[in-house]
Amino acid sequence: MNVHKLPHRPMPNLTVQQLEYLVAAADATTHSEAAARLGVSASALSQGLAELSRRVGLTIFEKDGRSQKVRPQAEPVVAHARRVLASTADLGRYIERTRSGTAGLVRVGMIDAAAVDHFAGALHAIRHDRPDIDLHLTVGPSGGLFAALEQGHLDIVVGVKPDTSIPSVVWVGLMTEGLRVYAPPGAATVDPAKWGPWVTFPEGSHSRKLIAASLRRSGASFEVVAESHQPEVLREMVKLGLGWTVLPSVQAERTPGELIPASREPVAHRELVVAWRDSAVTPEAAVTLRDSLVDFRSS
Amino acid sequence: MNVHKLPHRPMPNLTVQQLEYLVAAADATTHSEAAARLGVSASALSQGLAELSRRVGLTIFEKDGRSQKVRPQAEPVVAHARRVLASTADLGRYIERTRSGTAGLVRVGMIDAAAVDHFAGALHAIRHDRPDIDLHLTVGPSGGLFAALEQGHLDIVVGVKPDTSIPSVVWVGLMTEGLRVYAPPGAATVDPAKWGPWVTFPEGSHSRKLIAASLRRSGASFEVVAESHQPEVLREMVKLGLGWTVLPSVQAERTPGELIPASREPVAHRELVVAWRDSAVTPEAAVTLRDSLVDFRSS
DNA sequence: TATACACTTCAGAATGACTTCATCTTGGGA
DNA sequence: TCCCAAGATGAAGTCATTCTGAAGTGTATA
Repeated sequence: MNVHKLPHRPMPNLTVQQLEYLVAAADATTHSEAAARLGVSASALSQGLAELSRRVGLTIFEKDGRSQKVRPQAEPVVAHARRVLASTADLGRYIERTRSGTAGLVRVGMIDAAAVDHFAGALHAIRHDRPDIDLHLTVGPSGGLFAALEQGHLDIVVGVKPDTSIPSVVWVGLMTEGLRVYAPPGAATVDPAKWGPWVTFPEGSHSRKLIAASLRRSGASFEVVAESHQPEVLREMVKLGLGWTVLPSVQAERTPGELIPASREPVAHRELVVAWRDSAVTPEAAVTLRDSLVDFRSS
Repeated sequence: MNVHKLPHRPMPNLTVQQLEYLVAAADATTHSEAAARLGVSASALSQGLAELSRRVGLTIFEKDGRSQKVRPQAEPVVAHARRVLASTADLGRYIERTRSGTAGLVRVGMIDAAAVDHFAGALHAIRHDRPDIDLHLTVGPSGGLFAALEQGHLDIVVGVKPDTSIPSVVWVGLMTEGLRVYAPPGAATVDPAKWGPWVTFPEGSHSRKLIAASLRRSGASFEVVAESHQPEVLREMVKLGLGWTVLPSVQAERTPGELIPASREPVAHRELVVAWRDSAVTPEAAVTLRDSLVDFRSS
């Protein structure tokens, strides 16, 4: 007979599948949509979620009109599910690497300055030295890269150091980069009170936060008249006289078409870090890449 | 009909129970012993492990005489299992707290100096201010505390900063503590070459490693003639003339029965940190305690 | 009020998991 | 060398889990 541990089972016997159902249902607007995305019937999803709910002993969803939402007190359950899924996906890739005997795929995310300027040499070197490593490089803003890392879509990220710690993500510093002020043609002045208006990174960008804080500390205003994630675009806008900008000097002063800094000293600094998920199965190839980036920094 | 996703299922559909089986089998010397400990038949364990093995697609155990051992290439699977189990146990406790509506139990580990000297006031304050928090305090050497934290047996630890990072464990610094040299009666000298022999912490202690390295750097020998984890015991041994010791001054010089330092300057320093598991469901009460320790440090 | 949508419930079938008992393998001792 | 106890696995039977498809309940919109 199957004896149930009735009175005290401290650990609910969840399955990876139930966690997949939960995350899919939490991410989709309706359960039907989640079921379709998972390729199962709505009934299966409903029953699966009901079983999960029974096992954890909490009501997870509550009705919100026609769709359903996660109850606030059940949010930690969803967070747990996301982590376990990310970790299990890592395990799946480890198994795949082990079975195929290849070093496998390493999914790298870098901000543009790191990929194009600071670590282009390191990337080239590892491509040359380790042809067995299959590098997939994603270039984008730090925020998106760290989110993708946390959710298991990237294995390693080079970006601007986050100001708060990210669950199950760790990092080490690589370098500190100076950001300088660049004026449109004929507008240069050393008095911060006369700087601006600005063309800079979009709202939500980590570098923008750094820049805004530094400019305010310097006594400059921070009125923004144009935004782009692409430093080349910002550079052209400055040349067109649209406004001022703050950029890493390595990007603003790259020839041809370089800008001339309005002040000698950087107005702000940003720290670049290499980050990875603190998983049980970090790919050997990702460790190799991470170490080579750290070595590259010190040389 | 039940269609299986044959060609590519990147994520194995594991269950918490299978992971429990795996960890139990990895920790026990034989599978029979593990089955008995879990309260299931040996056959059930065998079949459960076979099913897990089939799902991950790796052979996990190999025979080693009469018992079985985890194959090296399957070690990451076991590591994954341990983490997921620790995380799931955290989730179980969160659910229990949510259902019961109590702040619940916080399992604290501290080294003796932290519990008795540095943070006795903080512990007393939180007991007084938050009677709803049920504090369970474990006092022991740092190594054991951090191991217990990693495996989910403690929620928060105050100990000597580890020299390597621990998976899924994070910490922040609390204070730096000076360790001084204490001589047996009548033996005091300022020449390190004449110090020793030593009574100190047992092999494997983190503080002992710090002490040994510092003494060697100072030019002293490090012959050990007696060992104990208890600073009071070391202190008495010094008074009996058995040998010299190195202790945190706060412990060696506590009255009554204090020792007199052989040198004014500390011979070594150790950094105390507060550490916790970076889980999806860190108890609110543990966060409160951690914050009050950090505040206590700065005041 | 009618209707489409979202979700749940209810069979029935296939799969998974457990116990008991039997069989196989291995290492140590007479 | 042979035998046996211990450990691990396999088979059969039973219960539990989880799927599909169909039917049922409630809700917002035309």
